[in-house]
Amino acid sequence: MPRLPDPQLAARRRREILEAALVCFRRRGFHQATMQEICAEARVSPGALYRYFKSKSDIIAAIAAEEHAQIEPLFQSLAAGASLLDTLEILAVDWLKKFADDDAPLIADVFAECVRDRELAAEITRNGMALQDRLVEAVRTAQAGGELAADLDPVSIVRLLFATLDGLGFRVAVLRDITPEAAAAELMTMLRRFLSPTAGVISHPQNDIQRIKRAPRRAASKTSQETSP
Amino acid sequence: MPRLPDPQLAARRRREILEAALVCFRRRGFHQATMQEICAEARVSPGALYRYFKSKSDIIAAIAAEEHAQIEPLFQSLAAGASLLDTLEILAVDWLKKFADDDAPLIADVFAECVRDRELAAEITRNGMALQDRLVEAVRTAQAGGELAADLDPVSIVRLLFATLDGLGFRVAVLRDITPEAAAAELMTMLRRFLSPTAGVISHPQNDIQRIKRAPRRAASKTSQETSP
DNA sequence: ACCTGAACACCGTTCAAGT
DNA sequence: ACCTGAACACCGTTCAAGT
Repeated sequence: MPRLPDPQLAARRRREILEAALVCFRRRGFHQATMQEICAEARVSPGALYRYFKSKSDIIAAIAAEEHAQIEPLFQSLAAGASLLDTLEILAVDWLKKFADDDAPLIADVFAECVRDRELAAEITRNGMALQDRLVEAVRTAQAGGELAADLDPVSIVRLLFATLDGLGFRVAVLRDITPEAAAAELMTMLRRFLSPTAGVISHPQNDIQRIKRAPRRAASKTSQETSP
Repeated sequence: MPRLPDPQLAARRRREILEAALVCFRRRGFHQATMQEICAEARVSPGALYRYFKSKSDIIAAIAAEEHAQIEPLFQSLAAGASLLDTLEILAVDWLKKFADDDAPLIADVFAECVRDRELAAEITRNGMALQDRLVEAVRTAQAGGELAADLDPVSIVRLLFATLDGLGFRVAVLRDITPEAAAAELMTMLRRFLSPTAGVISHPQNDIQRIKRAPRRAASKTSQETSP
């Protein structure tokens, strides 16, 4: 009876190739790095590589999937009673620092690739949504505890937070007109004002004609998917 | 005496090629679209195309350069006394709508290409900064008029605004969990609270240990470049 | 001056052939 | 079962040759 293929070896080979690909992508970006380079770095032939990854963007998907792991400690310290805003500051600095490092090309390429590659986008979305849902829960807790304004949609808050983080990441990586630390500080200044329980809303005499539109305050939804009309 | 090369013809050819490239990029994205396709669409040979654009990404740069034009009316209505926040809402909806259309791949590719292509990044930065500087001026005016909180750095405000717009654009284009209109509404809710002259800052008993960091309130700088340390 | 299109130096991916 | 590496079908770009 023939033995099943060794899963140990397969897993190790996958890891070796992934590690080699990371080196190459960091060095030259996703599109500039060639499969030949990755093969050389991983010391395998092209044929062998295609045993473990069915395409170049399959490698990117695998890398992106692994990225979502080391934020776990943050949720644990949240559970231990840490302030949400202080925890978010740590998250922000961590995230923005990645853009300043040589990871910038990597992240930008993943973004761009997502627009067309539906499978990759689905993978990213799945991971991102999981993280997002946990943060939404944390925001809800903070609202109940009086730390944040209670009249804002938690899903909306988290979406704005993530959007600003992505946008600031782009600035840090491309325009380079601000450091990760300064960007995170600016973000926190904004969040503290935005989310303050006692915040007022602009209503200046000059604006009287045009009524201020408020975002529809619907019942809090379980996942952000439900936010779309 | 030989006549100079006809600038009329050159300009027309450039425009034809640019238009053809736009069709191809919108259809398949920057990297998937081939030069052969663009040549076929523009009805010129590869050799002819390379007379007018020195590379594929040179075409992207030219497209990006043209994009920054139709926002002029917004600044005129601002000069005519329109409220800054109302004007920003129009700007936001316009910008976010582009991501929902077939322009999404185009914009995402420009972003990604910027990370490595330094010339392209410089081109984008130049245009972006010009727009940014004009908005910074508008924010300053609004602050002086009491429409916005006066204790915030105008450069910081505009940077956060642009960052959030870019990040929301990504959500609209890739995750597709929100419409351009809804995203713009969320953004405006945030901006009205964040920029309110009477806004409070979160200072909850639980946060007493960690002092709240404020962005350094330096003398207003002429260009945002000076914001980096 | 302006254009053509075959040719060049690559690229991601496959597959017959080895061990 | 696992791997090799030449071969395949392409790509962006160039350049001798035409008009």
